[in-house]
Amino acid sequence: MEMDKNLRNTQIADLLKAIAASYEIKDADKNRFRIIAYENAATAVEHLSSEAKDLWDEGKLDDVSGIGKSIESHLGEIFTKGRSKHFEEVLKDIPRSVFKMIEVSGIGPKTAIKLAEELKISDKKPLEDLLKKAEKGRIRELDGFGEDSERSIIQSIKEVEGRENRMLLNYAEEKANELIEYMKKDKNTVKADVLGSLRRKSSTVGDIDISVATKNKQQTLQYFTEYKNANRVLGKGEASASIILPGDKQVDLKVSDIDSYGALLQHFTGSKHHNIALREYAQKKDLSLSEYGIREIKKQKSESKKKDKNSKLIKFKSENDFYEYLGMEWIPPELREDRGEIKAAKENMLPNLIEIKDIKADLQIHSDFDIETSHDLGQSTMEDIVKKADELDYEYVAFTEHNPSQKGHDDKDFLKILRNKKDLVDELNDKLKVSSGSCKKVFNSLEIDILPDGSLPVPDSALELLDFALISIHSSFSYNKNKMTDRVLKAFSHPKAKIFAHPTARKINERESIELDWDKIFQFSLDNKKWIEINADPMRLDLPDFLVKEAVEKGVKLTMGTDAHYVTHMDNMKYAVYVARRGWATINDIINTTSLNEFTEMICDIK
DNA sequence: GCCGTTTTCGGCCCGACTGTTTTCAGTCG
Repeated sequence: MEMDKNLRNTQIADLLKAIAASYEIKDADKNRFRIIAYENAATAVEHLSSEAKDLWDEGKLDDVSGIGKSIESHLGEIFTKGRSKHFEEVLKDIPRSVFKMIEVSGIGPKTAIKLAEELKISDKKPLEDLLKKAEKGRIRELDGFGEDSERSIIQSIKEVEGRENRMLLNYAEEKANELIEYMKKDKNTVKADVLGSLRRKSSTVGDIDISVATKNKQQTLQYFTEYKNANRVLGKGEASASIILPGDKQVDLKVSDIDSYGALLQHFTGSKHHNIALREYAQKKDLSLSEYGIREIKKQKSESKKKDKNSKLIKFKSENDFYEYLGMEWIPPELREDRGEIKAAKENMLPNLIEIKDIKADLQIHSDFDIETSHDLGQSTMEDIVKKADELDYEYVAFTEHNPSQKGHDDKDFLKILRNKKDLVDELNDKLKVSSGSCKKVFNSLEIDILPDGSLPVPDSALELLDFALISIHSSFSYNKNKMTDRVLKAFSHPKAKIFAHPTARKINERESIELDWDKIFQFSLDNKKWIEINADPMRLDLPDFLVKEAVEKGVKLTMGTDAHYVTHMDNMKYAVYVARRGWATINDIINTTSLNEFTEMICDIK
């Protein structure tokens, strides 16, 4: 089985998951921990900040937690020869269709192999074939299946498509808030919260998880399943229920008594990796954690493996008490990704995370000034933007329209357009000086394309009119890492270029990040007092959180901009704050938490 | 197969829900 030598991370993750599934089919008991190891390795690869192939080239692949010597050497074989003997051996006897079928919710390796063998599912179009056979009633004939499981498989195959795109954070927030409001209207509800990736402010959300502390679990679950906007009810048990919203978006509700609500919140906020790490830590203290609370594990020689179910359960009303009992600070949900937060919490060393109230400026806003750009123009006037900035209690903002198009403009045109804009900005600043609004100054800036060769499409004579400039990539996204890094650093070297905006150029669910050597970019920023943007647009959230963390660790300074093209977009600043918090940022890391005076001083040396 | 502020060997998170079953296996998060 020959494959591409330059496997992308998603392909590698799929391969590792296929290996795990194969071991599960062959002998799940014997391979129990090997299966977990391969699944862990798959998630580790999915969450890498650079391509595994690049790390391998640099000899750094087995530094990744979850990838050891063995998996590293098998992947190395693929990177050099295009195939791995060992992986081929493991995958040999398993039909390809199995690895496609396990993508269907409710079908795992055991079910998949049974379906593949007994229904002779096609390897070419497994899901289409399975659906056809299911609709003919062939599944219900099999041992261990019935009409219900057949129906649920049909339903889930149809939902595979819809599940592919995770929800953007702002979309998920809106849907969740509607549901929280709905749950709060019920008389049994004491408290209602969002959980999971939504509470952790992850950039995308798969399922929406919510929780309710209730006086009557059954009635609360019943009330939830009667939500009028739901397409259907997926299931309902003693402690939880699930519904499907239009667009095949799943919502899970967990309920508990108020007495153990803290443990429930903790458990279902996750992340999975945070919880696993926390439970492993607790286990060393002979404690067992669950959504109901904390139990002391009594060591019994006769049944060393069996847990004593009768040991006393300690309940927690609040999450605070839960973490405190474990001997650590309460950990903000945004940090719960197993990136060192447990150790920091034990040592009282958690960062004092930035908050929305700390923000004093928005450093990327597009006004409706007609700058004759080929990109999109803003739709709100400079005056309306300043008014909005006042409402948000900002001290300053920057107008950062796209540069005028190259086509149809010579140097003289550039100069004329940017001169006009500067005059307007100066005029506005004169007015602000005498008014008493909280926004005291607007800066004259520009968002400038980084051309394919790393030059800037605006002549120096026109750039001189700006206070500072943002630079960003809007074309030629697929350069290799070295070429792209050189391109960006060349543009960033211009004295006016102060901020590298939406630096990975990703669009969530639409376009992958560009390849950059982040060590070099961060070092350059540090050495030359340049800043990197966290773009607040929910579709971008760029710089992404894990790179924010790396930047913060290195001491690189970051800015925030909403990229607003209309005044209401300026409300999106909270999403940049979420990203910053997930990257462990404090006010010291974020430039636009500084006062107008400090900011002015920082940019005064720009020529 | 991976990992290590008690370990380079001996561990490896925890429970709910579903559908098919008379006590459980498989899947999920």
